[in-house]
Amino acid sequence: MVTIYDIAKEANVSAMTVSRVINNKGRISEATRIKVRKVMEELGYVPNTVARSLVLQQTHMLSLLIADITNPFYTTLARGAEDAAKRLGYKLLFGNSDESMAKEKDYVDMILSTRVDGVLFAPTGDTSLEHLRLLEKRGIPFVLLDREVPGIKSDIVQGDSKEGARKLIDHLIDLGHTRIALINGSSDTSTARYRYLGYREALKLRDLPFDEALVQEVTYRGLEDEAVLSTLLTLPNPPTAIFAANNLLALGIIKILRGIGLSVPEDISLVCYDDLGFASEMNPFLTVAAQPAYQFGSMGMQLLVERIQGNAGTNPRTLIFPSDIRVRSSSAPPVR
Amino acid sequence: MVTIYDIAKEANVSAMTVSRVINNKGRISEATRIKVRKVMEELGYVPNTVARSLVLQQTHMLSLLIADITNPFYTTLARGAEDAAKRLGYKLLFGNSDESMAKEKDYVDMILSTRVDGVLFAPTGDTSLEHLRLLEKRGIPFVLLDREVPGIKSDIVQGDSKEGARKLIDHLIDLGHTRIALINGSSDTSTARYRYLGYREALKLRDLPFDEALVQEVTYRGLEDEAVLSTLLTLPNPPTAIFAANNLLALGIIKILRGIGLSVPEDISLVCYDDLGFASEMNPFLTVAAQPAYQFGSMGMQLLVERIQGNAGTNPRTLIFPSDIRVRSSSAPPVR
DNA sequence: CTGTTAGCGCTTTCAC
DNA sequence: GTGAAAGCGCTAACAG
Repeated sequence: MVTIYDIAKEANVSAMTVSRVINNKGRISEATRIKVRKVMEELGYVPNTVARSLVLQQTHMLSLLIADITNPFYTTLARGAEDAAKRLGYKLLFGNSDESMAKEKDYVDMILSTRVDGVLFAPTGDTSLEHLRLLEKRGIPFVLLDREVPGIKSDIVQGDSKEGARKLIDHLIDLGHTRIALINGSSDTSTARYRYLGYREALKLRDLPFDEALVQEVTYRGLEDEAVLSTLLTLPNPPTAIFAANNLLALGIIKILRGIGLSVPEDISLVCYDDLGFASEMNPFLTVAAQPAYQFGSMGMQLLVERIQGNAGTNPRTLIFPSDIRVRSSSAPPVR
Repeated sequence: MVTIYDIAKEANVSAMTVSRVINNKGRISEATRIKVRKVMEELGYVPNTVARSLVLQQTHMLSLLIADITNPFYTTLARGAEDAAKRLGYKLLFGNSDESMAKEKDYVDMILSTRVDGVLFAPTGDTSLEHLRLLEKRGIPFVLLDREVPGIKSDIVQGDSKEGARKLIDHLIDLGHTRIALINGSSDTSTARYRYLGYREALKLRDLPFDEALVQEVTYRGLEDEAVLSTLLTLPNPPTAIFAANNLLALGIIKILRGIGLSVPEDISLVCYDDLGFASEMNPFLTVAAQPAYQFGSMGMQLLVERIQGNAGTNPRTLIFPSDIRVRSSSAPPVR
């Protein structure tokens, strides 16, 4: 492996001069600059980022921790983050917590020892608090994505889940539904809490009663347990519509309903939070509250880099994106 | 930041002893081991991977370069790679070439200077050759994913595209189709060539004529230009079925057909290579040749790590996965 | 404009 | 069992 010393010797200059040429720092005569460049070329020199990181105490590497790499919301977000990172000159280390605190912890340990310059962090939930505290203790800047974590004050990019949920429910009420079930993510996540609040507010504003029996809490990873649904459907007064708190939940619900011979929207309406990426383009079916996932990633990255480079001021910044209600064919008037 | 010297001083030992405790190397008395561990704990020591990488000349970091992070084939592959990397104790640096040679080059430069230990490389096409040569020159091990590159002998994980295509076309012929169009990826990619060969072979084996006018070459990124389709559909003897060489192409075709008022499979049948991830689960619609994308990633990672650790022998290894034909509702008998 | 020195945090080698 | 010295490749600080 060729080092700056090899090229220094070959060009009859000191290593320092070579370093200066590489980094365009300080004054160098045009002659030596050219000579050094030529030798670098000839020897096929590639700077050793590791050595540079060690002395500079910064790696120019950032971490992106997402909760599920197969969920189109997160992959779109990841693409936004990746594009922005590249544009800003940073490399991206990738992590996938799978909505699991244990994996998230592993990943945080990795972040700590890898000495990344900052982290784009989509937390698993409120209990991510201790992981974030570790980052704080080490002085590693981070930006929260999608979910807020009580106790943490940091830059954050999130969606307006309460308002999005309210509008989605409002749409169902407009269609004539009065019995609307909510299948929610874990209440350990801020988004689940906001979506719940939006749900309740929508009912209240339209003078509809709230029925606790219509609310089920599961996890965002999806729905495997059909008991959750059958409990709902065997109620004396069953729901005519379901609000799934995210796309994966909606997917699970559709599969279970299909399994028991019910179809959407003929038998029951279904709406959910988050769009399905290109699945929606192929077959525009599900009525959703879509979030600008790409912007979550790219804006988050921008906030993070500003913070790292000291251009972010002292106060945490909050970016809240509205959700876009896309009415498609999975929601229809109730059937008796 | 606390270093091994800090903990050495605190524990009244040398830095070397601390290092040995950390790495469980050499003989250490149980007493000092415990003492050192305790101090490490108290001071919240985290090893500095950068320094370690510099002296060890290896980063324990691997690169994964994929062609499109929003394509479910690649995201599933990425998940497989990520899971395997984690299991094997490696970190994953992420890159997205977007099927663009320029971006791929940027990424290769990044790989070179970052000193990753190896690369999982899904090449853009045959012209990736020069990028791979750069890796070879630097002695960076890599495993090719999905596409082979003429001139490169390396470990590779790929699908049996020829056979998959043949079976897909065979299925259409079974349904009664005789005029089948192929909308293919760039012939700069090995998969496009194999799919073309499979297409031709299927026709030949069933004694159907080959018509060059039915074959169109575009790119795997998708289909925006509807001229490609209208050319096909205004033929004197238009196709009754289309074989799209990947999922994104199929998506584009569906959208364009919808735009001109044609539906699948009522007006025309459609099959494609690669499944759609969870879109297929939600709405099992497209007949596909599905590849085990997760295994592409996880097996590729395994081959790579074996190669890095010198457990791979000298000969390049080739893994070829069969494709799984999943017949769904997008293919039906032709209509007159 | 260019060079020398020291050091980033760690591990390898060789002593003791 | 443990430690001292040297060095991985680079750059900041200072000197000239």
